[in-house]
Amino acid sequence: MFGEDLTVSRVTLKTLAADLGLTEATVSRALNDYDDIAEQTRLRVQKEALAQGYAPNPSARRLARGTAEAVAYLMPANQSGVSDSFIGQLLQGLGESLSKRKWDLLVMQAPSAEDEAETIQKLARSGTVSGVVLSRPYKVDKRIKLLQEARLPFVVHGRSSDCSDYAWYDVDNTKAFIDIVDHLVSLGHRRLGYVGAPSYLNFAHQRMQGVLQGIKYNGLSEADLLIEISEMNDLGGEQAASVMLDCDTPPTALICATDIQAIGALAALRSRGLRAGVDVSVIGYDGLFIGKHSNPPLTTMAQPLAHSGRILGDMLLALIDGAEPKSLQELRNAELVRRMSDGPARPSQNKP
Amino acid sequence: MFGEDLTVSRVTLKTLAADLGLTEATVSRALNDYDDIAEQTRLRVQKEALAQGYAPNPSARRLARGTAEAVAYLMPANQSGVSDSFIGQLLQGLGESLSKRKWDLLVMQAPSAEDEAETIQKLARSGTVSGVVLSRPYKVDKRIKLLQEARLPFVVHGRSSDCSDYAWYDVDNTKAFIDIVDHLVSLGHRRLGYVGAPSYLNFAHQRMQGVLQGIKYNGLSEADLLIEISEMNDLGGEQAASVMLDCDTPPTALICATDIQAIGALAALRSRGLRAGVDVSVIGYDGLFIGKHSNPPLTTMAQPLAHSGRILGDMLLALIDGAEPKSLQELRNAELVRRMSDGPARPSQNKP
DNA sequence: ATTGATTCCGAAAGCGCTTTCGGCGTAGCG
DNA sequence: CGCTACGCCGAAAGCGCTTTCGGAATCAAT
Repeated sequence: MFGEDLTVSRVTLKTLAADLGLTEATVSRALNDYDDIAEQTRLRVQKEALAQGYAPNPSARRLARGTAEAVAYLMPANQSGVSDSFIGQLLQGLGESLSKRKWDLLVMQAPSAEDEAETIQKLARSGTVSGVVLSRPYKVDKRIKLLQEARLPFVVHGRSSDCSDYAWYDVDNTKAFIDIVDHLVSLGHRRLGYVGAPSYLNFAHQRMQGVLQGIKYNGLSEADLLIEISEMNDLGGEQAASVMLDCDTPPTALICATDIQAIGALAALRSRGLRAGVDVSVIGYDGLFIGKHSNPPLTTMAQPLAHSGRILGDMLLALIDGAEPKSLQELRNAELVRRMSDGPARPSQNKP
Repeated sequence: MFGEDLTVSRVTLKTLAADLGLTEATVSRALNDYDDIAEQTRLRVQKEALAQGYAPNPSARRLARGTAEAVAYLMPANQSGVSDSFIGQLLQGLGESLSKRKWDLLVMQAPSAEDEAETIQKLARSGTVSGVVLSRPYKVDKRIKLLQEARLPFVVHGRSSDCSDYAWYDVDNTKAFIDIVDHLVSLGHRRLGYVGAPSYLNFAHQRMQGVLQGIKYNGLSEADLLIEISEMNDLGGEQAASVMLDCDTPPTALICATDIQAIGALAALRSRGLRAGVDVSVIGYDGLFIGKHSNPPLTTMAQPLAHSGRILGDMLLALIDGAEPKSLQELRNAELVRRMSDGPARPSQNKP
């Protein structure tokens, strides 16, 4: 109908130039808004390019320009098989940010933990991407070191132990858990249980530190705190909670490193006939949507990850443009959203 | 320590060749296992390449080879703001599949619905990728037509109305919902409510068809079925359920197009003092993890999406290798997982 | 020793684009 | 009218890799 070319051959700079009676060079500059092109021909070229549906070959451009025009998101290793719903949001935000420059977003994952080093090295040496976003750093994370050595711009979603030298965006985990302890203590709780996550993940470490500090600040002793580390899923949380609930002097409140674990803890309560928020308080962390519909609805510290993808993307872009990594470090605060799983300590419980 | 080059300059084929006293051509062929290279030099080359940490520039290679060595995943538009946890799983599976060829995985998203056409055209014309994975097709999906016209290999996660001409992987939505109706009827329910999703999404259409057919097969009339379409989130489900629950002759069982909506429906029951699984049955679809922890735990049809990413990836690769699209169509069945939200119809309810 | 077939490598073109450099033509200046 | 000054475009090199083609060397066969 529109008299399209029947030839399958791509429209390239060369064909475009030929059709226009110009040189590839001129067409290229016209399309890229160089200022040594007559306004008139620029228009003519751009119009024709649009008409023919010309789309530059990115490989050729990248090769010529020597820049990747793409960044990679390193998927966190599949921990505990839990599907992380935040990945979708994050990618979306990243994509939005990158689309401003029409850059591509790659997602990469290392086959195994040990392969991660190789993956990163390849990434850096091959020049596949001009930047990287990293999620969920470990306490000491060699990926970060590798990226630094490779001089590949990168920004971390979270922080490792030593986070002074790179760009990151994180929520103040420690403060969040101090706040949780404060909140619980103000409700009269004096005997606390903590369902933690494996501490090689630095956020898990930070959260535990928060609990510990919170205990201290509130004049409690470590004897008033039970700790169980579990995997980051519902079963882990349930088991850890069970252990603490079944001990001689069970805690009156359970703090969980993640909402998923907290939801497991809720199950542990139910199976013991304990009412969350009445007999025992349970507080999670993440602000997961599903907490609204757990039984009972979960009180949690919500982290603002709505725009984290965008922020990370913008940071990375700035970094690639030459910004100082140290100037790109952003700490946000989580915020307590009270639902039904917390409540005042029952007076009787504290006088055994 | 290892006497690394202090020069930041990349190691390229040229430098490698120079170091080895060979030609770029020879080195290239040695690295790519051509058979006209002496075994001895092949080894020598590969060893040196490894030692120097040589990683080929993918842009250059793609340009020379004329192949993209990458595929794109088209992110579903952000519907209802619900973060889809399946994206992470899917990407992981895709990545695994692609890593066999060391191909890259791009994720793309159109800024808006109308931009999707342009995005796809650009993708096709520029040769950025050699294949595409599409999720959640609409009933009639112009993206599919565009991809076909562009002759870009693609595989769809789900099906559009006319799905005869392309490769897809899907769950039999219609059958699943027939099964749900069967199940409910066998429990004695005669008056059903359906909480549906917007039918431009084809899976929503299919599910509704399933319900309708199920009704017919079981000898019920359409008068025995109430239908409310809602957005695909908890609030939508709650509102839709509320409408039906508050009518004169409310259904004794609610079938929901998605688990998220079912969870909302559960909330609607609770707020009316109705017990799910006793007073009214509620069944969802998806098999979401969180259904285990809803109040009460949700009975649902679970779809097998554990390895869907892998399957889609393998299909796409096969397609790119020249397989017939029609030979790559795979239909799976969902499976009822009974938890606590369904139960026999209460005799009294059916004799008003 | 001549031929033919192999084996292995180098030369060179080319993928599609960018970018520097230089040169043509026209305009502006004295 | 000759000069410089631009404005605008073409020529050409090059990004890093692949791949075809041909040629030098080696080997076996006659």
